[in-house]
Amino acid sequence: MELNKKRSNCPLSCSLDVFGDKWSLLIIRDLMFGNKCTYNDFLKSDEGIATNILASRLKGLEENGIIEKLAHPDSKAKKMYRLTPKGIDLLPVIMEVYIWSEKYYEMPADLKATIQEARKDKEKFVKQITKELKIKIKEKKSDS
Amino acid sequence: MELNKKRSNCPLSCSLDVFGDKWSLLIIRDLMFGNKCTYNDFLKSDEGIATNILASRLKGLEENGIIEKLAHPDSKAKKMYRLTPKGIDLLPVIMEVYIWSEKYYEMPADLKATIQEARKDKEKFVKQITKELKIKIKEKKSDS
DNA sequence: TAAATTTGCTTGCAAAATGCAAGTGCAAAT
DNA sequence: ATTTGCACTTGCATTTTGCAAGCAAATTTA
Repeated sequence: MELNKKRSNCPLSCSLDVFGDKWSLLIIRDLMFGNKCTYNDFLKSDEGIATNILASRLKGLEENGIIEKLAHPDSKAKKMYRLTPKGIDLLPVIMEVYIWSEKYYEMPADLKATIQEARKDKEKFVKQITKELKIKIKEKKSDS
Repeated sequence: MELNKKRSNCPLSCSLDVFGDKWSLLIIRDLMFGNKCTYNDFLKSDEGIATNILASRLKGLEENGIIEKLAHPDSKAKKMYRLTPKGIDLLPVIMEVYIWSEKYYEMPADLKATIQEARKDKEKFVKQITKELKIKIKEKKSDS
């Protein structure tokens, strides 16, 4: 995992250097919609990420300011991962991927309905989820 | 490059199986905004993709219906690659990545201005570019 | 309190993907 | 007729991935 490998000055290319792989956005998805926040939570996701890859991706996302690693309020044995505002701001990107896939791929009916609902008023959806994710940040801050 | 490797039924995961790598979206970017359409065009992009990787990505994108490979109108020696409607529909995804990166990374002033302009009325921007890309399809169809 | 389990990793190794340089075959230009 | 351009393919070294196992600290169970 090289850090300073900037392939070009194109912001799309730079963004892909951060999350352009098969796993990073899935971790972010789990943090956004999956109510997951620990290493083991991510491991349990359907895609079956390998332990070493998960560790390296979490490290990379943290180094790039997308997520942060915190003490878990429930136990010293646990760590808690959380999206930063920068990570939360990736919501529109992920939403558009979902909207695209809803057009071209099959998926469970309930998810399809959710996406179609979100598509009707994207801004509202983004604001709603963003609000919920930022509340999570505040909750944990006042807990500690 | 395995084709039928579907890691899960999550549409985000399936989408990443198609374009979740460091190069595919850059090729799509070149087709959308770079006025590029040949193998050599893509090779010349700043990021410096390797020839074999480019070939494998073009193949993958074609197999997944994102791009199509056509005879070039100018010469038999050339091939022309073009976005399909499915590929054109990735514009909102790429646009949101640009918008995200505009918030967090530095970039040339003119590009920054373009992104800020697009962000003011996303729908308008998407419709405008989509229209231009679809006109390209019709142009070439009537040429042949 | 000792043993087993959970948690979040790291390590070793084989397999796959990537990057680089060189080579190939066809078309077009000189 | 020869050189150049285009779109690749091939070979090989390096890097990344995937899988299984191991490990230390914290927690739970007996």
